[in-house]
Amino acid sequence: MSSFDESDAFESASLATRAMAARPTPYLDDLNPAQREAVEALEGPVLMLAGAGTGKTKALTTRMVHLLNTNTARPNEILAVTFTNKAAREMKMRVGRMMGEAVEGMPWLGTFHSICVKLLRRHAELVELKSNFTILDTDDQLRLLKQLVAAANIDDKRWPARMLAGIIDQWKNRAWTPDQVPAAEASAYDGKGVALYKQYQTRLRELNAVDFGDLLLHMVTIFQTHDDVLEQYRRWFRYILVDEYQDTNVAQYLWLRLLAGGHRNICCVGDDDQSIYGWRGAEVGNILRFEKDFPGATVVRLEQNYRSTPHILAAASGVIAGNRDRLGKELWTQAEEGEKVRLIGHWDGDEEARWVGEEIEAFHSGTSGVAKRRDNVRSTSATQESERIAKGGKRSQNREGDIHEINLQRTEALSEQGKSNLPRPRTFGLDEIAILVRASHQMRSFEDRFLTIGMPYRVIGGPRFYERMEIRDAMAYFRLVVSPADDLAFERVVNTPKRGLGDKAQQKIQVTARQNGVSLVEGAAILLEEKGLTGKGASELAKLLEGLRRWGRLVGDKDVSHVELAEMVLDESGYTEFWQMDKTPEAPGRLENLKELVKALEGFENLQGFLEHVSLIMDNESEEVGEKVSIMTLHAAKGLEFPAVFLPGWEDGLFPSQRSMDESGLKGLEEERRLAYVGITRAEEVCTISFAGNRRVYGQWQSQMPSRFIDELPEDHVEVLTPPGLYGGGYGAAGGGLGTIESRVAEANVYNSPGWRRMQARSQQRPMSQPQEARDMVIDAQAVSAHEMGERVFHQKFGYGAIIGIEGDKLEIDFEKAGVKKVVARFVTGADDIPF
DNA sequence: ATGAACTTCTTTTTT
DNA sequence: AGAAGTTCAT
Repeated sequence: MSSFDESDAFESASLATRAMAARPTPYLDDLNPAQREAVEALEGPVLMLAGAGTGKTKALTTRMVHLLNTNTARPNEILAVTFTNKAAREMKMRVGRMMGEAVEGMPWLGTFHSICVKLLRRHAELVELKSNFTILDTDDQLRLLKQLVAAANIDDKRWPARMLAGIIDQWKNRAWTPDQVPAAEASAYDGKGVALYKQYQTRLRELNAVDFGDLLLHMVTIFQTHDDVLEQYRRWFRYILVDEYQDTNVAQYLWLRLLAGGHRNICCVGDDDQSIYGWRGAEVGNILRFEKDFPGATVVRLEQNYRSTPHILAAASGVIAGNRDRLGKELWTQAEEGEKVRLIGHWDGDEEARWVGEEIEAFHSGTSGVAKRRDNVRSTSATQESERIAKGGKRSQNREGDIHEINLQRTEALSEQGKSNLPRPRTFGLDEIAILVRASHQMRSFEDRFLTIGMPYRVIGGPRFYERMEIRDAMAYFRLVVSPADDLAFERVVNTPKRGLGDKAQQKIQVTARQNGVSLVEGAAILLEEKGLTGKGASELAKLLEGLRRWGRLVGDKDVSHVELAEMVLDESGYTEFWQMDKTPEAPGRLENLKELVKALEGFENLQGFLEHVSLIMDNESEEVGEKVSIMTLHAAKGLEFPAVFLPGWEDGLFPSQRSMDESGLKGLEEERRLAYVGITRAEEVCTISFAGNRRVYGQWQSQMPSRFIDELPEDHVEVLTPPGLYGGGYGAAGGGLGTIESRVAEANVYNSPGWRRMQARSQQRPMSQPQEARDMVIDAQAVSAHEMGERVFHQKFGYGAIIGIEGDKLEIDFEKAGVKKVVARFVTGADDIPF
């Protein structure tokens, strides 16, 4: 994508298009009836409810083509908004391809944010900004807020600036200016939230800067307070299309409603079941309310799925059916039956990763890694155990320890036999396989495992290029060269690399600048003149200022390209050298990134254009290719599809995420459920769900309970894989063979398996069984005797302390932080012991 | 002013 | 377990 061609965007209709007579519409024949209806209803409000894999993008792009092709609209009269740059790019490409060369790019097809930047630059003065305002990244934003918080004498231990940033963000998402924040929010951030928000906005205006939320908020404000401007755009944007409507927040919703208010030619596409961004302000309510907002709207449901097999669809439908307040859709497909969704439990997270790795190898080479042959790989103890279960006996007194042993044995047996010889219907290329996790920390065990077995993988959506420290530093240098008054950029680089300008020196600069009412760069110059700094710091600062002046003069110089200038800045500032001297293992990579950054500059006219681009394109541009397994979060997977999908970590607390449920209760749980729905519907042919009995959480082993979503999977569409897991083990055993009725019944019975029951039981806080208590007593006794009076000990929750008394199985401890407490001895370790 | 040592927090998800 | 932020000693 290139920088802006905004001045032309409104006026220059594509004459070629305009001159065209209405053409035939062969593209309509490619559509199914529902899609066609959505495409042909050009006038008035349209809501397209597009389930996963139902050809939503196709319908949307075809609609655009139809608008153009029938001469209903010119390219510049169509406002088409997406959430991601990727989606915008994709649509541009598809429309372009369908229309041939006749259409120049659509100037108003882009993300909410990029379109708002274009608009806001034209009308900046209406919100007291200059049109060359800068867009802050989250680092700048946070730094600014920290300053305000410190100035307000707030203990940022108890009230972190991060929290304030989050609060302000949410307010902006709801389109509340400081004056509009409702009274109910008055207690936010120790009662000082609103005041700080106001200060923050003032500060931004002083800096001629906006944050991401402002882009929308300012435009909504302008539309609401300037009828003439709004009217102008209502005339210009005669047709509006919105992708992923279920993800819009209030500000975006208002923005759209204002723009569509006149002609009501708005077509929103979305799927309420795939709304997964509530945490950042998205309101499912927007899509649920569409028909009320736009009475008489045409509502079209796209329900024919072209992606997944019936079992996969049924599993997904079964899960999502647990949500209330749905608009309701019934996905169907003509695809062949295919495999059931596969479910497997594992001993722990590492084991899960190991198994997935082997399974992928098997997929790749054409043999199923799974225990189709499970009947003959059971270890003796497992067999006995399962027979006991089969007879209806309780798995009494089995504590984790026992199960662990059993399963370790079984696991070993299986790793020999695991790769059964049954061929899959087909093999999979590695890039047809994806692992979708709930939280990015889950990726780690997979990466570790894949590195050791040499499985090529790629992580999608990780830290984005432009968010990396070295890139931001370099960008700050560029910003400062282009606009020396960019105080936030100055703060970022003044002591990077180290110039001997620490807190104290920086404070002096701040004070001088404020006293003189000038920018930090000018303030620094004055400070030097006044000899307010001495020694190394002074000379280094002088060098930096001199450099900035020199580079600044070269901006726009016709003898020095902006690429050369950028290189010069990085070299002469000492930034490149800073990383060359760095001995840490990541230093070479960072240098590499800097090179890439400079290279990326070549695609732009000048530095300014590049800076503009980067502030909005936080995309991971480089989509590396190659035969690799993809690892990503469920959120990152939305909109993608893969023949084979692994969904690991289906454990309560992880997925659904505890935090989600704590913060948002049922709403949070429903969003998690939608996430599960999104995950399953990414799969075309094979979908494998797994969970582990134990997992490291914050470096601490925790036993896990299978996700409640597993309960919600319709049994008829799930195949429970036996070992090397904890829970399914041995169910096929009773019947003794693959395909027998007994085995199938037994498989379905995983829900009644002892491991399952044990987990369920624990969730209901049933009291411990007798033997366990007895065992705990022994443990306690041992634990007490392991300690002595006065010993320095450590407790997971209370920290360090000294033993001042022993009573039965409890120790009385004087904790350094938490004071005197009585705690059960087994929860305490010697301060010098290494707990494990 | 700077690095080492020690603490505390973190794990959602992103334009 | 690791990162990030804090405090402390040079």
